[in-house]
Amino acid sequence: MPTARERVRLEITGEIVEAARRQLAEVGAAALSLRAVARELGMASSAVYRYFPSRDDLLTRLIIDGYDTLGAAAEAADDPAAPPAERWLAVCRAVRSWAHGHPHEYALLYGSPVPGYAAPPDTVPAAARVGVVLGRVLGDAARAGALPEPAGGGGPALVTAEAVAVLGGEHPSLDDAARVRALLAWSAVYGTISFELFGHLVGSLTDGDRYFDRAMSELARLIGL
Amino acid sequence: MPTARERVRLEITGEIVEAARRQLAEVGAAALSLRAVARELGMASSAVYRYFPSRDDLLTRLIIDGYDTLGAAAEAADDPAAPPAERWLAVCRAVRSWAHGHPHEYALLYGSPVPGYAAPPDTVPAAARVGVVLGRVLGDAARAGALPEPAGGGGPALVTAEAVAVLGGEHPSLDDAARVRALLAWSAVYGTISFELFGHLVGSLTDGDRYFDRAMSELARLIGL
DNA sequence: CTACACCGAGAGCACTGCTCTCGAACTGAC
DNA sequence: GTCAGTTCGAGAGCAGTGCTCTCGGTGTAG
Repeated sequence: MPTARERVRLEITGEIVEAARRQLAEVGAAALSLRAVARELGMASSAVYRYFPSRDDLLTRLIIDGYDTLGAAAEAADDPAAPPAERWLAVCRAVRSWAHGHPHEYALLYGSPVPGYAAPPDTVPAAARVGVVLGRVLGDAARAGALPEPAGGGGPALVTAEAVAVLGGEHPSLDDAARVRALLAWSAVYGTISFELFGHLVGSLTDGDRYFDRAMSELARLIGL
Repeated sequence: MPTARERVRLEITGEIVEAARRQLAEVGAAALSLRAVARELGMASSAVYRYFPSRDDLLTRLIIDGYDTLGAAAEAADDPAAPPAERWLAVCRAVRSWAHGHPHEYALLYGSPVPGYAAPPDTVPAAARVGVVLGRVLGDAARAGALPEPAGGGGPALVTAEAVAVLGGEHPSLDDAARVRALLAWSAVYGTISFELFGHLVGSLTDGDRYFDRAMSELARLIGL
């Protein structure tokens, strides 16, 4: 059982993360100030270093939490009983909705990596959650026989064994080409949301919501859902 | 004719931009320090403010220059005499190649917007250059009759008139749905390159080059090239 | 009860963007 | 050619940052 000290330590760590996330939501990752977090909590800036050895470590924690809440949103939006194309669209919508609700967090996850920062391995499992959801939609569709037969050919595999496990697993109607299309589709989802969020489509669209749905449907068609 | 003072002012401005771009390439936009630029040029930091009113203005200049060199690379890669699908692939390859050669500049253009920074209108024409190239490929294909006939239907237009002008212009075989697919394809190009550059595909691919070509070919098929 | 690990606070360092002021240099009008 | 007016570079200075170190006070394990 945890001692009183460990308990209060966890508690304060949580308060720091919470304050940091608030600040992240307000001013963005680049302007996130460890001193401001300390001020908000009424403690000396140096005290924060007892909990996070550096600003980057605090950011890492926020990144992991961000991937987790985004992944949870995607999982919650997926109804395994629905048809594949609807599942795909629902998950895409959930990701977009989360991105709109947490733009700075989304930018932290999928925007430019921060200066000298290299994502530590801890972030990988959390980052994979959304991919796992989309991969499961693909795999379920394959197992249900809802996917077109692969055309075959195409040379050596482009998708690694690790990625195969995420992208629906092994199945006769899932070949390397189908998985390449799945990776492309996922990249396109990300590109679409980022373009919209980062302002690259300003003035080009009359209705962002309808455009997104139509674009995601095109992608579903592309991967055969 | 420019006076001597104006000439030396332009010259020094150019040196500042050059030094800033060097630093941008090394440490990235977030760590770009105006004082370090001044040090590299052997001048006082306050002197730089005679040329750029703020760090953000210097960044804006770098953004415009970045869009311009990227746009020039895309234009140079486009051979109007080649078949549409080849033109599309060539331009995509050029964009990816530029991104790999200038990762920090690419991140500045297409990654998360910097903190409190809002892209000024000056950047818009430069930013549109790549889109114009891809739009021309689409328009030329339409005028050559190389595009499938539109299926029709789909409700009110999703693409604005401004964007229509960029995306190949008006043509019977280019309807709103085709332009939506074009926007989606361009977003997908960006998403693919960003995923690769920002490390989101690490461990998923055996051959990034071949994957990119295959993915871009799928996109060309999607938009009917 | 005591020795020890832990923790908060404060001072301080090196750095940042940015402002202000003060001479020096250049420029255009007379 | 002189002289006012503009431009420019340099320096000092302010407020802010990440981070380190040291110094007491406090909870904890033996």
